[in-house]
Amino acid sequence: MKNRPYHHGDLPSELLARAERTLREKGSGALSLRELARDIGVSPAAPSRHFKNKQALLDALALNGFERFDEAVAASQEGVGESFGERLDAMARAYVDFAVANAALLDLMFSVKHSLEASEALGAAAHRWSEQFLGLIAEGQRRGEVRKGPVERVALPVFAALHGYADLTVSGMLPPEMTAYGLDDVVASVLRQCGPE
Amino acid sequence: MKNRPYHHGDLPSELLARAERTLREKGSGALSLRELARDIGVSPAAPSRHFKNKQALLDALALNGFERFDEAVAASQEGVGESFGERLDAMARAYVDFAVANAALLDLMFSVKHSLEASEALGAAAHRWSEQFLGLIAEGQRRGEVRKGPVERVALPVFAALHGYADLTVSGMLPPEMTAYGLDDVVASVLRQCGPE
DNA sequence: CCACATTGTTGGCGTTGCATACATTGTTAT
DNA sequence: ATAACAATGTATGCAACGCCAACAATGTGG
Repeated sequence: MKNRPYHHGDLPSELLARAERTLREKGSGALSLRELARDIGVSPAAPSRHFKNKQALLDALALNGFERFDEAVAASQEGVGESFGERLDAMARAYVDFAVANAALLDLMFSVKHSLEASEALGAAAHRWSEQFLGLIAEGQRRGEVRKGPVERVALPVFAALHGYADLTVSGMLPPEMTAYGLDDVVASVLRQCGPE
Repeated sequence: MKNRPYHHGDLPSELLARAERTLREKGSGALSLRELARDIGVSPAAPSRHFKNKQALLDALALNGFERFDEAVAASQEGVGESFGERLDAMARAYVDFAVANAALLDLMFSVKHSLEASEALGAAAHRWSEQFLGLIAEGQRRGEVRKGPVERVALPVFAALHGYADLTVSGMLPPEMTAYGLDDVVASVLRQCGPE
């Protein structure tokens, strides 16, 4: 047990919290362990007790991101209609909302450079989220609203479209006027692509 | 027109070339101006004559990436059949091939942090590429193989799917066995979604 | 109360990005 | 030619960074 703090209160949590704030405000490149320590009011080397190096902190941030992403997606499915269309739309919207609200974090989550051990944990977190997604598709199939076939193979193009749209939005590659109807168009296309027959 | 070099031979080009090599080999985080200068054999401050800071070099790298991406996509359309399906498939394959062959570079190209002026140049480069893409869709419409509608709105979901699949592949979020049929499935889905019905 | 592990501090090392001042080389006008 | 000038590369220094090792303080369990 004992996750009670020793000296500071709860350095690891506060490190993550502050790190995410500066991530949001100034981008992932501007993240400095020393500055973090300074802001919190501990010595420059203190963070290293909890994150053995900078990459480890970034990994933890990404992992945390996946978990919150997971929750946001799950939450989007509550209190929404049962049709595949409605559920997909809600999930897509949650996806993109999370993406724009956490642009730099998403960059981090889907970036290439993660340590090997971290990659496993991240893979697991990503897997948990993909389970939700596959569940949605599978249920659509059960209801006859989604065409038949191996669920992962039906899901992949849908996943790609959502992720791609979110990524394009975040990286600012979309003309602003498109954000008005872009997601609607993507969801509509996905529905057309998924439909049975 | 004097693009002949002064002292070194052609520092800017060699900087870009070496930078891209280490980008490919060790990731964008491991890129150091000083190390670059050291490798090339010039003084630590020499690069600053051509790229006022590190970000400027990264921007140039991204811009260069878009140009080569542009070429690769254009090349993919030569000597391929005229049907929309074939052309789309060729373009998708060029997209993904470029992505996996230049993972870190793609990360850079679509990353969030670009200086404002660079963003304009990058936007222009991305625009040139999107023109090709829109052309493909428009031709598909002309041939009656793609459903009608404003070309950008028809294109966006297609673009999103391709980009998303490429990004997922690059960031290693796809189970390896999926890479075998993943792209085929995505292209097939896109075709289904685009069809005139 | 005493080992002992956990957490935080201090100080230092090598590296980095960047700015400034200076030296060298090419260009161009006279 | 040669003198002004711009373009390019060098030398040096600074503050900040990540990381490491040695040490101090604090809590935990026998």
